Amino acid sequence: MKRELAIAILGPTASGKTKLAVQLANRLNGEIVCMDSTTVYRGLDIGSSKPSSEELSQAPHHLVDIANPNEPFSAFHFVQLADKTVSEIISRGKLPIIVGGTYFYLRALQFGMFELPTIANEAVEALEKEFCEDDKVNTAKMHEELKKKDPKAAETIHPNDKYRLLRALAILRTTKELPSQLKPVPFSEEQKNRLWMKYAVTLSRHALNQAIVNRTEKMLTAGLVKETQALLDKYPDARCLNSIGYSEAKAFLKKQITEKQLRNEIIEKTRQLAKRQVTWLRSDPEVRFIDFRDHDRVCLEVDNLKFVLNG
RNA sequence: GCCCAGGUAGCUCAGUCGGUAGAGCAGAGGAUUGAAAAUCCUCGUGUCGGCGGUUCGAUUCCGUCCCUGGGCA
Repeated sequence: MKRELAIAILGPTASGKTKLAVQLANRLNGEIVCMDSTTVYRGLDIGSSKPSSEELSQAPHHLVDIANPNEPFSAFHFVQLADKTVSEIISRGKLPIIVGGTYFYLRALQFGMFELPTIANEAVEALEKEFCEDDKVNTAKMHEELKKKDPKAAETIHPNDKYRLLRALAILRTTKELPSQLKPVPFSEEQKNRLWMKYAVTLSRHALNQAIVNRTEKMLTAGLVKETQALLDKYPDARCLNSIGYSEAKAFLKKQITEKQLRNEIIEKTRQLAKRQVTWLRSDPEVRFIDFRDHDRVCLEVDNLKFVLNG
């Protein structure tokens, strides 16, 4: 069976991935699949740094604006949609170019996930209430319960890790399956034959920090606060509005922070995000680090690979 | 000019009844299997404002000077 090529352009937020991806799409006859946990939402434009309408028109884009802010979206949804989209792009004889900073999604797409029925948000919320003490979730208690029911899973989750404990217990309660015994979803033939070329756009820490400052200021002048207010009017409880930029804009609208704090906190949170994103990239030995001007090199490598694959 | 209150980690501050100090935040590194822009783990030597004095020993007590905030004139 012939191997099919897919490329991924990764990198921390504000590194210039989108620009590079559009250039690559044009030179390599490709289509872009956005891999980002916030640009999937309609209406989250400024704060999510969604590609501009100009960029969107320069190359075909997929998986942007596919969910309403109050709809649940997760890595699982991404994998299902992205897998289908990538196959379709290939069947059109074009090159799929996955672009984004949510590496967790790529990992799920490339290496798969566990077979599991959907866990309702309500189940997690109920657990949160059940283990709530003095306005805080008692993680030690949750860990104890998990240890009793699935000691193997408890070993892999830190007793303070509220998020993973909640999820493990929710799996136990709603499916009666042990989180440590979950089986991976079997790969399709298409997935098995996909060859991933992963590139990460990097900047020096200093340059990245500067880019983050510039972008944050652009967001604020472009009307991030206004956008947040409009979204809040329509979807007051949407979870995606807790992401960076929107969360701070919400605090500003409630007059909990000043305009200066708004700017500085967005910058700070974004820097921290970028750092975690780089940690993901460094941990993957398949990722090739490139400069944002390296499109020639990427094109050459991809062309060579295509030549080899197509015989 | 006088009277208070302060000057301790990049920031905000604790503390040492005299034996050279520690939290939160920031920062750095790491983890990451259906919210991931989430959630979590690890990492703290800094003339304890300067100079003198007392003391075996001072960041701690005393004196003096400098700086900051508040009050009085």
